[in-house]
Amino acid sequence: MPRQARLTERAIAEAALAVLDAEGIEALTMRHLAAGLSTSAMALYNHFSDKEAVLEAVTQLMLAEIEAPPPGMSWQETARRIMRSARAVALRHPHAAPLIARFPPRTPDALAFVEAGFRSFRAAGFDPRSTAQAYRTLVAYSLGTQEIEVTGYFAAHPAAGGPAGSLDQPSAGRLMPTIQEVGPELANQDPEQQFEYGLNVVLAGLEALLPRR
Amino acid sequence: MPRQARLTERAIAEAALAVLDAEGIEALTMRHLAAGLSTSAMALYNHFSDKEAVLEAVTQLMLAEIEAPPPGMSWQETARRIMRSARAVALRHPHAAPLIARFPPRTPDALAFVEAGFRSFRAAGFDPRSTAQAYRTLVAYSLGTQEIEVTGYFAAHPAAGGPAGSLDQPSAGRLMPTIQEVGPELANQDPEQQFEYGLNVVLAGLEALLPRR
DNA sequence: ACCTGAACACCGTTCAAGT
DNA sequence: ACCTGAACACCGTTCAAGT
Repeated sequence: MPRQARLTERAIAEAALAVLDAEGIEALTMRHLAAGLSTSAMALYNHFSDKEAVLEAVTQLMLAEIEAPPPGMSWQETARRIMRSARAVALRHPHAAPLIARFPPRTPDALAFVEAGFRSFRAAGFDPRSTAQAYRTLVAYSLGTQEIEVTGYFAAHPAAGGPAGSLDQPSAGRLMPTIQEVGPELANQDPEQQFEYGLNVVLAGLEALLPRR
Repeated sequence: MPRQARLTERAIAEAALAVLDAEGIEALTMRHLAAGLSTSAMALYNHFSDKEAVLEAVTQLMLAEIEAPPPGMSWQETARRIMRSARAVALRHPHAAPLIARFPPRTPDALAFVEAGFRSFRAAGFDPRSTAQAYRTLVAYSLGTQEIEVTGYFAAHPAAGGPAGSLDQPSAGRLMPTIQEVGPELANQDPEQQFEYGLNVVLAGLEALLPRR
């Protein structure tokens, strides 16, 4: 049989992502990860300074999966594609996705979508400052929407018909009629439709606020 | 001297929040928390099923700090105040703030701002579905902006002049001129101004997309 | 009903030693 | 240069026992 592939940063990070996808974050221990690579936990420390560095590398792999749209499209269409691709990556790696909020893109592959996005904004005539402001707003919406979707935020939201408060408290429904009325709508809507709605909101807001071009 | 205050859910959660504020998330162990309350780690399990439940309770305390605006204001002004108050709470509890993304409001005190927000949208003539859609978009921006501010996302962003990639990779600046150009703007701007910009974007987008009233 | 201390089954990481 | 196994200093939680 062929020799075991060499232990590299990339191979370790890929194995870590596989563990996350298959077994979740609590299963990602240095010992378990090493066992999957047929090595010892301590061997990993020759390639990463600590577990945090492994998680950072996993994040770079995920960010590299975000597709950078080709040049030539409008800034709106470019932003739309990047945001949808980022959502698709998060849904493909639900257990690993929360890491994306902790580690920004660093490697060239992980930065590709950023460069493509910036380029389309600059080509549309926005100055660097406006481009940075728009980017930050889009990142905020993307990270927040990931949290909501991946953790099932509104599925567990009491306003969405989630678990009631403790018994010694008055019924929230009695005190909060508007939550009773609006709550079910939070959980009943299609997640993709909700994502698209918020994306339309952000893009419409940017169109209204970005300096005329 | 007076007898030690009784061990209650609230007292434990308040002590946990104090530990988080003073020493950070990694210092919040069941043993350390118990020691601060002059009791044993196992005593905490008479009040909470596990550590996760303690963290959930801490989150309810923080959410209860978000101010619910009085009735009578426009939906825009109501949303603006809630969003600013949520940001202030997160900045007051930077180590605990990431918990807000994991546990939705559940207790009546924690739900007060939600009821106030829903009420202002309904009073402005939006139906329950539109109200839910707007709320989800605002929550996404709020959670995302918290992540960005509390973790210093853009301070560490290579596009903002953060640490370079590994040495065996080509210089990102060579390959990504637009990141070189726009990046510094990400780190150099005032966080509050950036937050307000994104908030204006979301509110302008909602105004453009919400059904006529 | 509430609390205790010992113990269990883990962690991430250090260290001394190997090749 | 890379890897190993034992050990250290912790964790969250179970358990048997107390009041």
